[in-house]
Amino acid sequence: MQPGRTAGQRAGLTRETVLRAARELLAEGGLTALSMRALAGRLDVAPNALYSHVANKTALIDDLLDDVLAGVEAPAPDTGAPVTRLHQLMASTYTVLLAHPDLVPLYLSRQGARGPHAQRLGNIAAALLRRAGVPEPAASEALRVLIVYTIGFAAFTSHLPEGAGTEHQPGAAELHDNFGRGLGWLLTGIQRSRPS
Amino acid sequence: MQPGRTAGQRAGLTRETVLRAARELLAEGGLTALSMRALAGRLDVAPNALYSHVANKTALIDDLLDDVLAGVEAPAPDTGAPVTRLHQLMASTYTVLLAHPDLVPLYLSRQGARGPHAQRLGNIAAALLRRAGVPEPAASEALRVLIVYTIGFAAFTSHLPEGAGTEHQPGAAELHDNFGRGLGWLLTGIQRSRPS
DNA sequence: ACCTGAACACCGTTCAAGT
DNA sequence: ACCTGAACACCGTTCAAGT
Repeated sequence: MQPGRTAGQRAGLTRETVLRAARELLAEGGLTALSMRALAGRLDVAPNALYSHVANKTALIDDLLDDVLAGVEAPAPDTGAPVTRLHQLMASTYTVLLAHPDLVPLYLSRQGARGPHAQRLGNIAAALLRRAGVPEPAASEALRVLIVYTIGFAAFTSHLPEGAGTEHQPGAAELHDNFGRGLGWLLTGIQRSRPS
Repeated sequence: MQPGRTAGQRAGLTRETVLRAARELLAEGGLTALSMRALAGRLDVAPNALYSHVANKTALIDDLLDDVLAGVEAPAPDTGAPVTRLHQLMASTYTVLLAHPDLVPLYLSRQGARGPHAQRLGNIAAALLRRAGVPEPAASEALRVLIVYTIGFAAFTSHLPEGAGTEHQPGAAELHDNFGRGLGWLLTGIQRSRPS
């Protein structure tokens, strides 16, 4: 019997409540705070109760990863050049990723980009590359390069050392600028590879 | 008393023997196989004996990370254009990183690039950017972009899904090509940003 | 200085059992 | 179907004690 519940009453866990609690744990204490046992503790259930709603910890995290990408806003269609909109899309992704610093390193190591939201973003970017006149197979390669660069830079930025933002140690603002400049270089190079 | 040693004899651990055993463990079973307890077991000592030679697991891994970078070969000086040599340097780094797939994701999350070998590579790349005519502060930004791109792509490549190399799933060879193409785009963009 | 025994404070996951 | 108790097989690290 757990506090907050009288005898015989079920915990009433849901897949959604589990995921929500996981996000809270992550927001409060980072990745190290997210253990199955801590998660169970927060929900006032035994650790193994979670396995009725989630296959395992890996599957749980995969869901969290894709959920984050839901926050990326696709640029308004038919406004500005395709390359400009590509820049906006990747910059928005970068910003959203940095709002969840602890998760970022996981995107690169896992297959990661296979959830529905990741696919949506991939399709948008692919369409923009086509519109920009980049032919296959360069477009597929460019897509992968843009994704890797964005996630990689976010992962790099996500764990700033203590004395960041002072002296020659760049802070979050400088790194954001740096990201944008590199993204511009990349898009310039991709455009120049077009057949003219 | 441990097997292989008679009573009263010391284990005779060294910082070097510990690091070597760690590398072996890593090569045989990947990152999950590298635990302090497994490491102690392989060296026939109690787990806490390791702490006489290494501050903690994080410090141990930091050493391993920088050691890997010792394998990166600097391009021969005064041969070819600076940009070509930059390409070679980063491509060599990419190859060396992929020889130790399990460690790659750690480079991005940690400060990582603060060991002696990482500094050496950074200095070489910075000199090449200067020679290529890239002024400050663009050169510093370009350096960071190149590093992040290279490590990021290696991290992405390092954990290939099962069915890789078939159908539309790219294998290691395709990804290596993809990395090189993206590196070229990046260097093109960086060069185009020079004042002419 | 270097190593051990024992312990502390944890992990993820499984299995049989209860309702 | 959903949850618990108990257990399995682990972790990294610290502390006091021995040589």
